Amino acid sequence: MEFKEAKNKFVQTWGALGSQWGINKTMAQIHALLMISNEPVSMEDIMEELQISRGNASMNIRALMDWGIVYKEFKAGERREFFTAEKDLDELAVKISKERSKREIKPALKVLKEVSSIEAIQNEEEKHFVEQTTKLYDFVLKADNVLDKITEYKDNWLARLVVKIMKK
Amino acid sequence: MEFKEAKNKFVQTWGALGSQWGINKTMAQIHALLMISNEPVSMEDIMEELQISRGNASMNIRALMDWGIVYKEFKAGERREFFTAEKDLDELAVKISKERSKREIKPALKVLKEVSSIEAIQNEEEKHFVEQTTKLYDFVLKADNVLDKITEYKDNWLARLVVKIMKK
DNA sequence: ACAAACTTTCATTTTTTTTTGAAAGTTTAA
DNA sequence: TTAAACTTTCAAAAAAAAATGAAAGTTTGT
Repeated sequence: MEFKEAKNKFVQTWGALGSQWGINKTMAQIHALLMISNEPVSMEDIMEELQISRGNASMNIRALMDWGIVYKEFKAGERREFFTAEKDLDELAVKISKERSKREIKPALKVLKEVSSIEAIQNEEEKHFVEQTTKLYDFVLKADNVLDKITEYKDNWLARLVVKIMKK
Repeated sequence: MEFKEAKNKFVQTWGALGSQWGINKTMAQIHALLMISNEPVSMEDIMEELQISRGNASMNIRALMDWGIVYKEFKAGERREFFTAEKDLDELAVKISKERSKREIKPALKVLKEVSSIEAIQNEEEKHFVEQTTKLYDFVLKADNVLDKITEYKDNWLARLVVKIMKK
């Protein structure tokens, strides 16, 4: 396999993986492209490489910056903007975790707390509902906290976790 | 809030959360419905409750069974089939992790290995590509293994993990 | 202040994903 | 073996999500 082919395969695969995890394909592809680029990339280049429109590029780059995993760069003497991706994988994972927690898990927890707090001593059905949603709330909260704790190590958290898990 | 409202809110929220993580809304809603039901539910009831067609119900129930998180139940003297969800949350999380690993992570790892193995001593661009995809491969592999190890405890793995993480 | 060089926005179009429902298939009981 | 009571399949329709591109907005140099 030659470079161009490998590059394309990587970008396509990353895009597909994104889709499967609820991230739009183009957004994931732009991220892939920036991840493997050794120097900042302009919007023109991204459009060209992925064959997408200016608007699409602009919106998805913006989304990636909102996630905190892509940065704008300015080149001396250049008018246009260039972009780079967070390349440290520990940091990348931490940022994605934190964002998904904030955007999706926390709001879900709020709802779980609400619905598990209804007064329901009436019948088995309602009792079971309260019991189950309470368990779910506890579980999700615990998982969210663990993730938070794990990624708090920042530097090299995955490697440290491996060590921790492995020793009994 | 009364029961019916809470139930509806839970199902809707679970459906939305599913969408955000790449699981189709109806599939997540059916799962939610079964999770909070204290007894097996028939396809009729699911259709009625979620206002969906027979085909839709059938296909998504099938998908949930393929994931191993919903079971068919037979009631004595009843012709039709009933369904229940895996209600143990540790077990549920383990199954979802394993499936996603099998369906999505493992294939992605295969591609990462392939593309990171190209001969590329030519220029900086290619060197960086190999370096970055290699790191990514290592990272994803490690993460996948850790997840595997964690969920291997089966019983109460989350609680155990909390303990492990907290001390030191 | 102007205009060139660029980026963002958003109504419309396109693509993708999901849903429908009727026909085909299956199972069970008589 | 037949038919009633179900479930599954899948082509077509509908809905949802993403992409386009032209107009509006912004920034910078003169």
